[in-house]
Amino acid sequence: MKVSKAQSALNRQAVLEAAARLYRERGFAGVGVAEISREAGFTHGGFYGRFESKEALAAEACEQSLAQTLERLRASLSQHQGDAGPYFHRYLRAEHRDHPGAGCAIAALAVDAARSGGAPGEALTQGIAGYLAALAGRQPDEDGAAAAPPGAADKERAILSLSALVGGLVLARATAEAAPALSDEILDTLSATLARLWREAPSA
Amino acid sequence: MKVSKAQSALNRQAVLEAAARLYRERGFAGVGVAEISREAGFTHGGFYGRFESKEALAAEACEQSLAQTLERLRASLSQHQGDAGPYFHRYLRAEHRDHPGAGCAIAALAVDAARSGGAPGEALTQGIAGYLAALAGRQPDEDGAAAAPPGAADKERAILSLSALVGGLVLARATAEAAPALSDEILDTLSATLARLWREAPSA
DNA sequence: TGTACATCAGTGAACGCGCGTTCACTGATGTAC
DNA sequence: TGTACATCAGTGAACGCGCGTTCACTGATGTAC
Repeated sequence: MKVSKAQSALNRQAVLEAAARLYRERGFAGVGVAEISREAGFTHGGFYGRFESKEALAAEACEQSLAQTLERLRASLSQHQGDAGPYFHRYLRAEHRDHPGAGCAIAALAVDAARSGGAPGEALTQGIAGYLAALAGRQPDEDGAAAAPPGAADKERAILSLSALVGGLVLARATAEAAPALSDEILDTLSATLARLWREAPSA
Repeated sequence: MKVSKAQSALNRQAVLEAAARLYRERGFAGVGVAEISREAGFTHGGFYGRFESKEALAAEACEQSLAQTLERLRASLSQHQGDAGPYFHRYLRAEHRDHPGAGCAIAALAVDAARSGGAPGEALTQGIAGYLAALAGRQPDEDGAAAAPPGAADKERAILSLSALVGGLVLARATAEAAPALSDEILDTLSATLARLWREAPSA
C-alpha cells in the first residue's frame, strides 16, 4: 500500500520523533527498531526504506533532540534578556527529571553517545559546543550595539553551569526511585546555587 | 573439574572485577555474561553457579566499583586534611576521561542505573549519598576535637561539586573523539573553577 | 478530464546472530572411615 | 596416613527469544498519453 509523498515524509518524521523520545528514555541499546517503528504506528519492515541503519536513525534522533534542547535555551535567554536563572530553574525541576524522553538531550544521551562514537557522538559534540556558546554569549546592549564577544569568565561560567546541570540531573534521576528526598534536595540546592552564582557575577 | 573453595572464591571475584570494568566502559546493556565470563577466563556455563542473574551481577559490580570510588575520595581528603582540590584535579584529568573502566562509578553508571532501577539503582543511590556525605563532612580540628557536623553551606558545596564533576566528565567523554580541544578545555576550566570555589569558601 | 501502467511506501515473513538462562556431564576436591 | 566415595565448580551444548537487516509482495500514488 503506497502512500503519498507528503504522508511518507510525515511518517518518517513520526518514526524520528518516537526514536528521539525512546532513546532519551532508555538509551541506544535499550530500544530496537521494531519497537520504535511500532510506537510510530508502522511495522519494522519499512524501516530501511526510511533510514540507512539503526545508527543513522540514532544520529538523526540525536540531532533532532539536540536542536530542540538548544532552541529552548536560546528562547529562554532571549526572553529574559540573557538571564539564565529562569532556564536553570526549569531545567532542575522534578518534572524534567521524571520525563527524560521530552527533556535535555545532552543529559540523556551524552554517556551513550560517548560509548557509541560515530555519527551520534559527532552530533552530541556539536550540540554541546553550541550549548556552551549560547550560554557564554553576551546579550546586545540596550541601545542596540553589537554584543561583546564572550570572555574567559563567560566561558568558564558556561562550562560550570552546563556541567552542573547535566551532572545534577543525572544524579537526581539515579536517586529518584530509592531516595526521593535526596533527589529533590539535589535539584533544589543546585537550582539555588546556580541562581546565586549568576546573580553575583552577571554578564555585561 | 571441581576447584578448591579458595580458588572458587577468587574466580568469582575475578568475574566481578571484569564486570565492574566492562560495565563502566560499555554500560549494562553493552556487555553480556558470556563476554564477562570469558574476560575473567571462564566459560559462561558456570556463570549461574556464581551469580543469580545478570542483574544481580550488575548490582554487585556497582557496589564494588562504588566502594572503590568512595574509598579514593576519602583517602584523598584525609591525606590532604580535607582539601578536596587535589582530588578534583585528579578526577578531571584526561587519564580519567580516557579510562572509564577504572574510573568513577557514578559518572560511568548513574545513567544506566537510573534506567535499570532495581538493585543497581539502589546501589548507586547509596553510593551517591555516601559520596555527598564524605564531600560535605568537616575534618576534625588540629587539636583533635570532634569535627562539627556539616552545615547547609557544606552540603550545598558538595552537591555543586559532585554535579560538576560528574557532568564535566560526561561532557568531556562525549566530546573527546570529535572535539578533543573542547574536551580538554572542559576538564581544565572546571578543574580551575572548582579549585577556586573551595579556596574562596573553605570549610572550617 | 479519463485511462493504463510504472513506481515505490509499507507489509509481513524470514535470515543469521548473540543474548540470558538451563542442564547433563566431568573430574578434582574434600570428607568419612 | 590411606582409601572410597559423595560433592560440586566449571564445561560445553542447547533452549527460546529478540535483535538488526533483507526481501518478495501489495496496492495506492502519480505520471504518460
